[in-house]
Amino acid sequence: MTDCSPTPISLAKLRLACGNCSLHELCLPVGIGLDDVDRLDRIVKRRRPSSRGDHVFRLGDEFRAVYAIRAGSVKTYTTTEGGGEQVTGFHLPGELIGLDAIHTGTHPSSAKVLETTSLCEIPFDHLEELSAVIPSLGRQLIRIMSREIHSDDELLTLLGKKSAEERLAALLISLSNRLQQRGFSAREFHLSMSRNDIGNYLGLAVETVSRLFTRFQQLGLVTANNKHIRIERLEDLRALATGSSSCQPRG
Amino acid sequence: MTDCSPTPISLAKLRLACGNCSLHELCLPVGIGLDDVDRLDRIVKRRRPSSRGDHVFRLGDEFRAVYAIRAGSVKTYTTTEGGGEQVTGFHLPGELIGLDAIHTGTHPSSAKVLETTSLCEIPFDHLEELSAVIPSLGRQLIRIMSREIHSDDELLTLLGKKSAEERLAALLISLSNRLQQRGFSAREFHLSMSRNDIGNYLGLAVETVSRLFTRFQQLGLVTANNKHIRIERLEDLRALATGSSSCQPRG
DNA sequence: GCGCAGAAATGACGGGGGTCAACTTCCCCG
DNA sequence: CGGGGAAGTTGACCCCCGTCATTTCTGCGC
Repeated sequence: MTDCSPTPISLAKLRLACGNCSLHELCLPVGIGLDDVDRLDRIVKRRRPSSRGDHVFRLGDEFRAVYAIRAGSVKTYTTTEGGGEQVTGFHLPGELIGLDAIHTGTHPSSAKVLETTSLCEIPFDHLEELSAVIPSLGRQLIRIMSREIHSDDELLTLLGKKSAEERLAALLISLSNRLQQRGFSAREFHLSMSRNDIGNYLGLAVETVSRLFTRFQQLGLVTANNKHIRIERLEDLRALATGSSSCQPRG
Repeated sequence: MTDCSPTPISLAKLRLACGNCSLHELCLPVGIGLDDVDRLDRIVKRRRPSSRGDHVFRLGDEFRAVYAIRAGSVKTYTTTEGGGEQVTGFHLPGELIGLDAIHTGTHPSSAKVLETTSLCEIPFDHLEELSAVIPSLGRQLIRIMSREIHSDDELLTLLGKKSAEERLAALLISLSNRLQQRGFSAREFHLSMSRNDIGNYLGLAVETVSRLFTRFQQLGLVTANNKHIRIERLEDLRALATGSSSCQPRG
């Protein structure tokens, strides 16, 4: 019999569990004591890894929980009447999905796993109860949702105003930034989504995405081997993404 | 601050005050007692009406409060490096603006009044304190933000996939729906925003918007006299907006 | 009522990117 | 290892919508 049996959860284990996933944002920041972390940790269900193509939830599913991505990646999308898909986001480790379902109690979008992915399921009723006890938890959730709204607004600008070149550059820069924040390389990474998904997300035809990758490569901006991306000139690519490139309209 | 009402607030007045604005969503639904309504009402500052062109807040302003629209309309927009504007939304009575600022503490967008407009200012620190005391208030705020995320995702589909025709139709239908929910006519209303704003919002050139209004009128879908809009064939317009019109691509 | 400025409408034109089609590469599974 | 289907690439064509230019309309101050 080991001497640690009376303690259900060790602190070291907690830190490990919360270090890299969305709990990093939900619980670790300011104002949450160790007891509270423990309480939060108890409501979180860790799932066994999902594999490519699995659904986390589907459009129309009853809303029960939000999901935090621990490792891997997920795409969210809606289905239009005609049966067409619109990809609304690519989600990396440390992000929460399912937030758009809170309002109606039914998921208005689907989420599909792009590669082998570990998820934490956070039952929403428990989260609400716990937020009532730990106000800073609710505040943190509100902050996360606020950021979501803001990033959606940025995406609107992307789709409303930017050229095809700028859109793809912006996506690559966004992925690069987010991966770097999570401790991965900013210049070299794996695109887990298909060209089809990319085009769909950016409002472009697949063929256009293909041509753009070719052009970017000819310009020496990136090296793209299939799904492996290496950004060669990050600042130039960033300039392209923000529209402040040399070939700007009307000088 | 111009609040000159030292008198305790009567319930009748409260109902009047909250009946038509966002408080309608923030406080009236389930689970908030009269005492709580009273407490909420005390932190809300009612402003004197703003007139066309006034700013509610500007990009870069410190975040202090969210704002509920009581009457009138507001556009929100961001400014890009090049000095260009991107309109991110048109907001009607009963909606909250400023939610995207919670995350960073600084407004990432500006809000400009489109016509004479009454606003309620809700200081956010007070709202957070009150949410800790009235859990259902915080829950309601989370629900409102969830809806915001969802509606942004719908707009993404609009900008990513729809033709110019479909976009304008979708805007008109959206306005019609929202106005109807608020007790106004669904078929006849006043467009408080300029053609420029509409085009900007929808990712179209002004000229295209103009041509579309002309075409819609020729098709007998709407009657547009300047800013006065009358929807003649609402269902057909709705069909156009959802992409399920007769002239669908590839049958 | 006059005149001016900004908004809106209309026309002409060209290009960015969608569409279709053919080909190649990748990848899964027996 | 090899076959087959999906994913990705490339080329040809052309249409929608952006751009530019001009005209008309609207609102507002004097």
